[in-house]
Order: sequence, then structure tokens, then C-alpha cells
Amino acid sequence: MTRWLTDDEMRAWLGYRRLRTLLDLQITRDLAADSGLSDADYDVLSTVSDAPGHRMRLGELAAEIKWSVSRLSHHVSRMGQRGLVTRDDCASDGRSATVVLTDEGWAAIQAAAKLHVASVRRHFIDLLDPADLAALTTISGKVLAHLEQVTPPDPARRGTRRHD
Amino acid sequence: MTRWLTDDEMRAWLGYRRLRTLLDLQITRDLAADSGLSDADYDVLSTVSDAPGHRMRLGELAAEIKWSVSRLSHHVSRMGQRGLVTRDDCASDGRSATVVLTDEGWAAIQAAAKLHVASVRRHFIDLLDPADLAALTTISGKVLAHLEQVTPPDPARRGTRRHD
DNA sequence: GCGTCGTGTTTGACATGTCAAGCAGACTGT
DNA sequence: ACAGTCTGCTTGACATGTCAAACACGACGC
Repeated sequence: MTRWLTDDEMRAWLGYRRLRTLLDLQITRDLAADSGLSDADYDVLSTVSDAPGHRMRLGELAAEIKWSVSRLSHHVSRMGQRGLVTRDDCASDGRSATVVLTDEGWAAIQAAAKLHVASVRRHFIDLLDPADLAALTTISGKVLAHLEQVTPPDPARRGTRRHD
Repeated sequence: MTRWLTDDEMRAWLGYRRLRTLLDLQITRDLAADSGLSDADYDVLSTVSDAPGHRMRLGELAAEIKWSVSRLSHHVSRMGQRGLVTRDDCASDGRSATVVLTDEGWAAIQAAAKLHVASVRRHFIDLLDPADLAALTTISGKVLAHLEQVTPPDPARRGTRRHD
């Protein structure tokens, strides 16, 4: 009844799983050793630093990096204690909170980015040739097109079935 | 000085990151909804169930699934409370602990496996054609060959430089 | 035999993530 | 204008992961 994975399929799947485990581990380690930041810190800092004024609404930021709002709120508090960001009350909407990079946060992400790119190159990008990169982009494109239907990207369009 | 990522490289890297985030999220959700297991539970159960006698030394299991021993020890305790596994003292070496599947654990992984494979097919494998799968296997092969040098697979061969 | 060290595992304190309330500012209809 | 509801965020209780210390057995040298 069940269609099990063929050998080729299994190799691809296990390869992905193992890649994911080891690559993330290595990148995380490098980041911590090089810059004293966690993956989480890096995602927040780099995303906010791309936004105009180095500031971003909390909810938007959460959506962008696919975190729960609650997780982000907790994490921003911790980053606040370390002086990397501050919260700012938005003028137009009293409920909303805005995450703002401090000078220290901006310095941290600038310093980290160079080393992070080097790490990504060393352990991933530079190991692959252009055909590999193209294939990877194709693959993630196909899968993401599917997943972004299944996982409601907006609070809107809710009734999507999860099993088909 | 720093070699930033080209557009193609950036697309490939961000694609991978986003794929990793969303695919894992979806697979985890399905697993929890279908079988009441976490990813962590599934990794432990499926690995132990492949071992002869449905039993495995704690340290070996940890190495196999790339967890810290401590994490596994904690997690085995929790799984023990849920009746999925037990600890068994090894006869030959008094220090060592062995993780053994209970009948309930065996039943759980058998039931979960079918649904998990279906989920993996639905959200990943069946979206890709044979060329994609082959490319993925190539890519993970290249990267893992590198990473398994960098990350000491054994407690032996320690002095490996992390930056080269 | 018996200190000493190495190895495999457990434990406790703490960091991080999740889930379900709680809360306060904004919208809506009357 | 104000009761009810919605929305965006915060909070607290709890689950999970990490790190370093403790532990307990085994192996080795004397």
C-alpha cells in the first residue's frame, strides 16, 4: 500500500537530512566563534539591517524570517539586554513595537557578515560548481512553490487543506 | 577584500535556507499531527529500530544521529516516561547504557513510518524529477565529504584545523 | 590490591523555543 | 461615546537543548 522510497530517493533524502544537520552545525559554530552571535541573532540583525532606517515592525520581521511573534519578542528582549537592538513605540499605531538596530548592533552585523560569508563559501558555495548551484535553485524553487501554498503565507487564505 | 556572493550564489544559498526552514516545519507538523511524535522522537525510534535486537548503546546512537550524548540521555529519559523505550544496563561494560525499544515504541515507529514517508513524498520527493534527485545527491555528497573532514567524526583525529 | 587516569553516562543550571493566556490600542456598529 | 471585537505584542509556564560538572566503572602502573 505504502509507496516506500526507492534507493535513489532514499539517498537524496538522507543526503539532504545529513547535509542539513552537519552544515547548520558547522555554520553555527563558525558564527559563534567568529562573531559571538547565534544563528538567531544573525537572522534578526541581517534582516533588520536591510530595512530602511535599520528599523522594522516586530510582526513583519517575524513573518519575514518565519518565526513566531512570541519567539521573536523573547529574543528581541534578550538581544536588547546585550545592547544589539532596542524597541521603539510606533507613533502611528500604539500597539505596534518596532525593532531598531543600535550602533553596536550595526557594527556587530557588519563585522559578522564578512566572516559569515567566508564560512558559507568555505563549507558550501565554493564546493559546488555552477551547475550544482543552478540545480539547487531549481529544487528549492519547486519545493518552496509547493510549501508556500500549503503553509498560509498570510493570515488570509486560511482554509487550505494540509493533506491532499 | 571579502568575496561577497554573486546573485546566483545568493539565490542558491537563500533557497537552501528557506527550503530548510519551511520543509522542516512542514514535516515536523505532519509528524506531530499524524503520529504524535517529534522529529527527535522519530530519529531515535527509527535508528534504534534498525539496529539488531531493537537495542543500541547510548553513545553509538548519539554518534549515529549526530546528537550530543547529554541531549540523548535527557531525551531518552523523557521517551522512557512515555513508554517508548527503556534503558538496559549492558552486561559486558558496567558503565554503558543501552537504549531498547519497547513494544509500544516499535508499534509507534511502524505506524509513524508509513505516514512519514507519505509526508516526505508529498512535500519533497514527488515534487522532484530524477535529475533533481541525482543533483541533490551529488551536492550533499560533495558537501558532506568536506564537512566530515572538518568535523571530527571520531573522538580520534582531533587536531583538524577549522579554518583553512 | 590500589591510586590514578580515561571513558561512558547522568545530572543540574541555564539558554532557547513553544503554546496558551493576558493586555492594550484600534476598529465597528449603534 | 462606548461595548464588543480584532490585532499586535508581551508574558509565564513549560518543553527542549547545551554546557560543564559529577559520577561510576574499567584499565593501567606500581
